[in-house]
Order: sequence, then C-alpha cells, then structure tokens
Amino acid sequence: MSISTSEQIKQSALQLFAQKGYFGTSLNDVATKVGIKKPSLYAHFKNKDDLYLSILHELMDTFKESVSIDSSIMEQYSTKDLLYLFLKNMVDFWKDETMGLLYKRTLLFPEEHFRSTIQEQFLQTEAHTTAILREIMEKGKRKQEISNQPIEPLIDSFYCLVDGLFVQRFFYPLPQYDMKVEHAFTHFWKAAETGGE
Amino acid sequence: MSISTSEQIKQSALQLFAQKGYFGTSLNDVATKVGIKKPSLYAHFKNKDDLYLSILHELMDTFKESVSIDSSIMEQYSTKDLLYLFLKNMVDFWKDETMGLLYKRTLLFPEEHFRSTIQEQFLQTEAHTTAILREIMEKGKRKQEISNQPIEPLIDSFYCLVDGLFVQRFFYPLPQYDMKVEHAFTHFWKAAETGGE
DNA sequence: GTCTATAAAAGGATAGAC
DNA sequence: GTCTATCCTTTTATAGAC
Repeated sequence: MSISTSEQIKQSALQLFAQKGYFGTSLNDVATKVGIKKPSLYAHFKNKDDLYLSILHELMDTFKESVSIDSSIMEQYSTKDLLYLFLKNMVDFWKDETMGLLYKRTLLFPEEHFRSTIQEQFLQTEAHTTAILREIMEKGKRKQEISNQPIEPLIDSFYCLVDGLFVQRFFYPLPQYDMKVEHAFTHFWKAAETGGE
Repeated sequence: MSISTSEQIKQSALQLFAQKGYFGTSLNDVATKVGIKKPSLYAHFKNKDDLYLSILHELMDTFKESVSIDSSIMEQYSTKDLLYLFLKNMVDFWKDETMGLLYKRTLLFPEEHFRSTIQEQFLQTEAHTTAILREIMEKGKRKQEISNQPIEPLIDSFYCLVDGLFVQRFFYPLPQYDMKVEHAFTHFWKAAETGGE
C-alpha cells in the first residue's frame, strides 16, 4: 500500500507554498504536481484556505516535536550538550528545503488574511521552546555548569544566536553553514559557562 | 508644486509590495491607494513587472546610499564608532516599515519570476557593503584599534550579528530592539578590539 | 493623463456524470 | 474519488473617448 492522495496533495502543496508563497501557488499548480485535476482536490479539502491551514498546523506540530528533548536524554547529557542538541534540532529543521522554508516564510511574512491565526500558533510554539530552554538552563545552574547569572538575558542571548543562524541558512551552502553554527555556539557557550566572564 | 503621480504610484506600490508581496498586491490595490483608476497606471509604467522592478532598483540604490560613510567621517571617527555607525545605518534602514520591509522580503523570498535579477542586485549591494566594512577594519588594524587577527572571520562575525538583528526587528518593539542592538554590538566589539581575547 | 469599456486569461469553486 | 464542463470573480492589459 502506498501513500494516500490526501497525503500527496499535502506534500506537493507544502513544497509549493514554501517556494512560492500562498498567493504565488495556485490550486492548478498543486493538482498538476500531484498528477490529478484541480476539482479533485475538493474531494480532500474544503478549499484553499483549509489546505493551507492544515499544512501549517502539521508544520507547527512537527517543529515542536523536532525540538523536544527526550526526558532520559535530559537526565544524562551535560548542559552544554543539551543546549547544543537543542540548537541543532532547530537548525536541522530549518535546513529542510520544504518544511523549514515554509516555517521561515510563514513566521516572517504571514499572509495577512490569517495573520492572527498564525501569530497565535507561533506564540504557542515559542512558549514550548522557551520552556525547554529554561528547563535546561535552570538545571545547568543547579549543577553549576552555567555561571551564576540571571536566566532571562541568557535566553535572550540564545535566541539572538538562533535568529542569526536562521537567516544565514538562506545564504550559505551546507558545509559552510554547519561551521558557522559550530562557531556561533562555541562563542555563545564561552559567555555562559562557569568560569566564563 | 506637489509630488508627481508617478512618484505617488511608486510610494503606494512600495508599501503594498512590502506588506503583501508581489502576488498579494493587485494593480487595483495600487490605483485605489493612489486615488486613480487602474488603467491610468499604464500611462506611467509599462506593466506590473516594470513598476515592481523600478521600485526594487530604487530600493537598492537607497540602501547603498544609506550605509555609505562620508569620507570626512571615515577620517575622523574611531574604528569602534565607525563600525557602530555602519551597523546603525543598516539597522535604521530595516526599521523603516516600507523600504526596510520590502528589502527583507525581497532578499529572503525573491519572487521566482525575477530571482536571478534580484540576486544579481543583492550581490552588487553586498559587495558594496563588504568593501566599506573591509576598509574600516583594515584602517582599524593599522591604527591598532583592532587586535591583530585575520579580517575575513571578523567580517563574517559582523555579518552574523547583522543577520540576527535583521530578524529580531520583526519581533521586538522599538525601544526594546534598540537595546538589543546596543548589547549585541558591545558584545561584538569586545572580541574585536585590541586587548579583547 | 485620466477615464469607461472591454478583452483575455487565470484563479477559486461547484454540479453532475462515471 | 476523479473527471469534464461550467460559473463567478479577479487580474492584467489594451482601445479609444475626453
């Protein structure tokens, strides 16, 4: 048994929305890519908005899952490794040419029509990631792997690092980019760890 | 004498393209915003692409001009002040709700149709900014205001800072954002200056 | 230069046969 | 579920009067 048509539609639409945006993508484009005719789409989705929103919804879920850290790993790893893992999870998600690209496009330039819906979803997602980040850092302070400083500025600082890498993925080819990630994280950790100034 | 219709069209279109993108903006939207009828636009521009490209072209010119540094200032200011001025010039450009926004949108998500044209323009612009940056830093090394290290990684590092702030302007309201800029630059300079590690 | 009228094409969406 | 045919609307673009 192979992949369902609904799933094929979502995958094709995801790619097109990511590359060309909501208005840049027509239902005809989607249908052609799947290999069916435009009206057949309506057997699977109410309309274009329904298709778009269902993709966005899955996207957010996938992102949250991607950056989550298993509790057993949370126990075993050092704070530095946890932070690096967390950053890598995000970065790997953005490396994806489809999901990562749509995530970026949607976050930075939400379609005006459902801006509030999108914003709400992102706030939830951000709350989720911030909770993980805070947990890692608080544990790091307890274990004295992170120097004794307030946590909020550290989180801010981490997000700044994250945002820079978020954009740089647009510009640099992969091996070069991976090195930037490495360097940036090293720099960040230097200022966070116990003994760092 | 007041502003010409052509100019009004370009200003209105600039705002709309920035906020809603190329495909999200119809010529009807533009005409309505200007207060004329759609066909009147064609007395000023060949077609939609012509209007869009002429706006992009001006945008790049304005950006280049914004980040340029007068030679007399180049002589007088310290390296630290020059770098800060240079960063502020870019950041101020992105603060603009219209030009800055269109710049970001175009750079990150160029319309597929003229992707190559756009990319070419950005490469020229980047060459321009990099030249300024290199000039500042080389002078800084000669004057021993910057520690004796290779310049390329320093430029990379500066661009990383720039990219992070580029994105963060989407998320933070102005007074908060200005503080982020301040902090991020301070952090950058610490690692660059003579005596910094 | 700006308008009305209109063409020509594309996009979203539905009806109904198979 | 998928197709053809069709509808309605929007969009880009042109023709021609004023």
